[in-house]
Amino acid sequence: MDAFFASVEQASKPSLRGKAVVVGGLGPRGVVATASYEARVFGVHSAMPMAQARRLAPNAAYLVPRFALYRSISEQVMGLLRAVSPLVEPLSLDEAFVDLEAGGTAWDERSARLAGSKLRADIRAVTGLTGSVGLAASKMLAKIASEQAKPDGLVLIEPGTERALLGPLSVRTLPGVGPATGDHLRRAGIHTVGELAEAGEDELVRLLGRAHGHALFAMALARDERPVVAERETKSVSVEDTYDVDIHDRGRVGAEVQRLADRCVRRLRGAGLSGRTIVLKVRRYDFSTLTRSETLRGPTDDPAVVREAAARLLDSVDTTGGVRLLGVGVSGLADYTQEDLFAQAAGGGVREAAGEEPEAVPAAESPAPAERRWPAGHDVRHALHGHGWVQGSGLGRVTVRFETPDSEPGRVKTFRVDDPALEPAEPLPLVSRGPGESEGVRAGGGRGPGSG
DNA sequence: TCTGGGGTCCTTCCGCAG
DNA sequence: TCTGCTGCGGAAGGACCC
Repeated sequence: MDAFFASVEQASKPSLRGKAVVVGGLGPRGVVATASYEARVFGVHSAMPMAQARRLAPNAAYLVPRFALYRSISEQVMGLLRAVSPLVEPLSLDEAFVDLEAGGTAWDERSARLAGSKLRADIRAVTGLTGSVGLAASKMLAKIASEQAKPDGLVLIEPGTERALLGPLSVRTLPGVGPATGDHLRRAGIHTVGELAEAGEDELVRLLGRAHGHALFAMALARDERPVVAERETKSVSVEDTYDVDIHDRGRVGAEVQRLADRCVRRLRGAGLSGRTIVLKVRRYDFSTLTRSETLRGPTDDPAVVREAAARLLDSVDTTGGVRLLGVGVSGLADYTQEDLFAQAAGGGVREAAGEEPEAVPAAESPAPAERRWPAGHDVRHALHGHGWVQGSGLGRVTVRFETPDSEPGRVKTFRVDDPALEPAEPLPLVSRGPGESEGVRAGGGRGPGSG
């Protein structure tokens, strides 16, 4: 999908179409998750600090992500992909590999193009959004093709042309070559994929280590035999929070770690999993990051056990100077629990923490409560004016633009944050449907009132 | 005004066991 | 008994991806 989060926001908010839209964390330490193509013109891109984005594009619309909505649209798209082939490997909410052969698509250029075009049309019809398709004989090449196809295009790499196509491209084009590896290679005089191939396998292994060197050499020769894997097992579950202001108080640090442990266990249990290794992550005031881990005798999903392990791990960490991020994770996962490990939870009378505690405001020195209650971009309903979305809030006021996905750009009105006529609302579908939709695609997103 | 959150995989080091 | 080798699990950190 093209600029997925931003495109969803533009589709649901007519007044933002054709405008620069930036989706990401709006706090003082937020970063950009997705920028619309209009915002990219100003140099805004993913992973950029939000403050920098605001400097580059002060007039863009800044919105917080609405993952529940993105997830429901993602499920619709994945459903369309599965209608093409049973072998679909999602990479994220907005990207997936599809093994066309496994779905019975004939192995020729015309058939492949036809399948890709139909998919793009279907995605457009069902979601109202554009997606790009890369067609090739391997995952690596399909990925490169899809990058080249963006936005709103289709690129096919013909068998036999791969090496010629890859040769002049930057090494950074290859998946797995990030800033560090890119620098490393550049210092060795290797800039292009062609030069990577010329360097030879031994040299790459010497430069980058066994696994990476080996894999990169194969990719440089356009060799990639990795199959499309439909089901991937989860290997770890973790939660982390970056605080708007560094935490100095040791007691607060401890309390936050307990909260994170509970949240992590809730996620673990939600997935029907338990795990043996508890990991504590601490990012200090100077951005140095360390992890401490402890492996139990057997897997657990007991909040008390995880809390205690996390607390023990925290004992070994010096937090003077302050921490900006804390995280708790569980790995070494199993889909069963070893009951006797519950004995490890000292102190008895364990409070059942999982499954409750509505995800409250992070306990950090939270900013204006108005912004927490009325996050920018979220849907609202007004008793008199109908459906709209929060354009901004603060100083006891919330500004709402009243429009829906299929309306004209709407009017803006401002209310008191405690106006009883105003309440949060569920997102509306991006594409209005007739009564007989379906085709096996679940709309998903069953959360909150109205879905159950 | 620095730099999110949730993952995966790899490497290195260390201690232990055979 | 001592030493070297090897394999393995655990711990920690780093790179990368979306």
